[in-house]
Amino acid sequence: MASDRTYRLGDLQLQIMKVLWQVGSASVAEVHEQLGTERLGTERLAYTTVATMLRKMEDRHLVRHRQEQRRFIYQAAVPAQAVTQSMADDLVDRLFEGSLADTVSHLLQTREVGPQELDRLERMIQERKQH
Amino acid sequence: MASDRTYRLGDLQLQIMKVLWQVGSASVAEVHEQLGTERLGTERLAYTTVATMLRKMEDRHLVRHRQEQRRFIYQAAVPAQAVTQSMADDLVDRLFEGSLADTVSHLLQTREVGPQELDRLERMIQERKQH
DNA sequence: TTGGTAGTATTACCGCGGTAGTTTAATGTG
DNA sequence: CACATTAAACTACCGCGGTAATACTACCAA
Repeated sequence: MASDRTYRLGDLQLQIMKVLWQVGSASVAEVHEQLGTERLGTERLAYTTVATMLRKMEDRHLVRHRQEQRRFIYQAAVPAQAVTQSMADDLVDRLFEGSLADTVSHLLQTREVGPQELDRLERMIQERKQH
Repeated sequence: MASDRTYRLGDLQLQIMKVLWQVGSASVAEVHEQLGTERLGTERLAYTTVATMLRKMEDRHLVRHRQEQRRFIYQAAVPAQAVTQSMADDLVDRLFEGSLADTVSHLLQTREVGPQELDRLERMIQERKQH
C-alpha cells in the first residue's frame, strides 16, 4: 500500500470529499450545489470558496480534476475507506491510547443508544468472534 | 450545564490536558518535564513552547493558573469527560453522521481486535442492555 | 460584433495550532 | 554586591483550514 497517509480533514474538506465519493465526479458548480443542500444551518458558501478549497485539496492530493470544455471535473483521489479509517484511528489513538474497547465503552456510556442499536452491536461482535 | 462547548484540541493541547488531568496541577516546568517523557518519537519541546501554549490555552479557558512565588501553577479548567466526549461525538457526527453503530462497525472491521477485547465489548453491551 | 455569462486564476485575510527566540524581571548564590 | 539562574512576557513565524473578492478569459447570444 503505497501512500497510507494520515488524513485529518477539516469540516469543509470532509463534506466535499463526501460529495465526491457519492457522485463520483462533479464540476465545481455541482459540488457547490450539493453542499448548499447538505450544509444545513450554515450560510451558503460562495462559489469561489468551493473552487478555492478544491484547488487546495488537489495540491494535497485529496482530489484530482480533468477538464471538460471550460469546466473542471473533480473526483476523489483517495478512497473513503482510507480517510475514514485514518481519522477514526487517529482519534482512538489520541483520546483512548489506541484502545478500541475504551473507545466503545466511552461511546456507550455517553450517548443515547436504542435497543435495536444494541442488538445490532451485539450481532456485530458475535460475527467478529467467528472471524 | 452552563458551557458544554465543543472542543477540538490539537495534539499538543490534548497532551497538556492529559498531564494536568493526571497530576491535578503543575508548573510549566513540570508539564514540560512530563511531556518530555510522554512524547516518544518526537523532539523535546522548548520550555517556552509549553509556556506559550499554556498561555494560549488559558485564553481559551481550557486551563487556569494561580501564582506561587514566581511560578505559575496551572490546572485544567475543563473536565476530561467534557473534552473526550465532545471530541468523540464530533468525530462520530462528522464521519458517521452520528451513528454509534456505524462507528463501532467501522472500528471492528478495520482494526485488530483480540478475543479478550471482544469479550469485554460483549460484556459492556450486555450491561448496557439492562440499563 | 459586442456584451453578458460562466468559469478559472490570483490574491488576500483571519484564526489557530505549533514552535521558539529574545527580552525583562525576580531570585538565589558565591 | 555581582553574577547566574529561573521564570514570565513579548514577539515572531509557519502552515493550514476556511472564506471570499477581484481579475481575467473564453464562450454564447442578441
